[in-house]
Amino acid sequence: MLIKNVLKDKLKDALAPISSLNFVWSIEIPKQKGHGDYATNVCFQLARELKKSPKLIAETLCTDLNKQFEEEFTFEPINGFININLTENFVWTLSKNVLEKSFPKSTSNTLIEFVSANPTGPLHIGHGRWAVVGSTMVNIYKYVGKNVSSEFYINDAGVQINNLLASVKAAKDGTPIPENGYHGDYIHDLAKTNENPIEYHINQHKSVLNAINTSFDTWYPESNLHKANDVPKALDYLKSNNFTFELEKALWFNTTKFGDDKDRVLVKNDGNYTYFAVDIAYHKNKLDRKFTHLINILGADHHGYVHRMKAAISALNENATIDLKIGQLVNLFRDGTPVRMSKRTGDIITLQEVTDEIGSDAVRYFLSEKSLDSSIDFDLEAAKLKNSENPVYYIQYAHARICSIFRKHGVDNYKEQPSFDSLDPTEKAVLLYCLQFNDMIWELAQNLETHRLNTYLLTLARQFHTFYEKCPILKSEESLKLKRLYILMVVQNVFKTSLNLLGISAPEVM
RNA sequence: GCGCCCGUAGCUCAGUUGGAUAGAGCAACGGACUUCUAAUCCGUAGGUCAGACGUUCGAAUCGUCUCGGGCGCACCA
Repeated sequence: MLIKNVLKDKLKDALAPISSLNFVWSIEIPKQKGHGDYATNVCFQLARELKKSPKLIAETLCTDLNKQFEEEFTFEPINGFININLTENFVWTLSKNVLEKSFPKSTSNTLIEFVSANPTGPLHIGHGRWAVVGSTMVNIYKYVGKNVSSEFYINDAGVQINNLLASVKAAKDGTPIPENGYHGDYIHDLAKTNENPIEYHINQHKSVLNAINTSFDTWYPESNLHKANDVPKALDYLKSNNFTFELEKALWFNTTKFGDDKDRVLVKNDGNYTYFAVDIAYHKNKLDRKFTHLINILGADHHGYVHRMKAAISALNENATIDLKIGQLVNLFRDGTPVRMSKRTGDIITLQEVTDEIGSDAVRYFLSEKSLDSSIDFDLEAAKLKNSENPVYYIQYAHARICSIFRKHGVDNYKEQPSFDSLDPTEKAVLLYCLQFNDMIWELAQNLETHRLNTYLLTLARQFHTFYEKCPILKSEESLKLKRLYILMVVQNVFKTSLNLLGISAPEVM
């Protein structure tokens, strides 16, 4: 159920006699209490068309609308805005369909690529951010019924791999590790075994990602591209479509045609491919696998890559789209002092260690709560607190409280919705907030700002706790009790669903 | 020097794509427990939205500039 769409459709029909509404207008949730459950700015836009003041239009419209929708809404004109309140009765009726999926159908086929760390060392907290955000995006896409697949690209070829192998070999031979090699303790651990260092790291990655509820539909190795000769094929494609030129014995891609600030080299004058050339082949491979919408999640240290990659996709297939989501970096702290995260020196706290220390739920919550545009200062001690300073517990406690009531109640006689009686303001508020869940998810599926799911959960928890304090459930007389148990069930379902999308557990006892 | 991101309450951050008197959490202060789990609730206080100018019915949000912080500017990967 998408409430905003329901509302917008009803208003469109009601306004059809006076305007075709052929302009941008919106239904929004006012931030100010007392401005209604919803509000619309349609009168400001109508003012131009009708050549009357927004205020006058709003007043006239509200008189009509109030007659027409008496059962469902009340409309109140204030200074050109129309404030819309849902009647208690209508909220009650709608709350039968809170999680009903009426999302518009989508024909795109999306591939979300994230993490894609080199198999040359352990994952750290920064990789964790992309894992959490990426897997949440995948969950949201699935929830709204989009075709989506997740992928981890394994750079198992190239210079860094050679550095890794050389470092392990040096450690085995007891010779000094090369200057540009890897110096972490794990190199020496690997030297004591016969394990393939690449396989070892891939397995480590899978294991820790699994521990924070992140899995991938495919793990795509770079070496596959080389085996299939995909790089020369991709370059031939670009050449034959006149996107390339030769200069000083190198092959260039004319990316400035697509808005890049300079052209980029594909084949160096020593004959080797650049990383960019291989990446183009990889993305051509994605498109050849019939994906029409690509999403890549990258760290801010790769943002310079955006223009050339968009150029590549435009050149490869003008019908495909790519969203490059750039996330700011994560700074790790312990009790306010910074913890360094350099792979090269080996002075590193791994994602595995962080997860062991604070648990998957806290990792996922704190890595997803902020906009990708903001960097995260992640404090290990703060994330471990088991008190009111920790929003994870605030949210989970709400769910556990609900479960406790159902346990005490014992019988399963509340699942049919009782007929409407009346709603206490806190009852209406919590149900209305549940009704807004699918609206929010649908918006997230458009803009991929998944941190809003965390904000939603926090507010839902607050709404629930307020309702819980104000409205006794098991102590109430039978019909009131059944009504409130029904409300509780609706709220619980929204908690379960949203925690599940975030990959955070919904504990029944705390 | 050029590009991207950020600057909002003491702290950490939201702000529904341009809406109304700027919102939460934490911290502070004052209240509510022989409880349906107090890991909670209710109330109070806290702001020149970094700054300036502009765009319009209307700006934290859009544009230009300034200041401050992060990241990046390879025939590296």
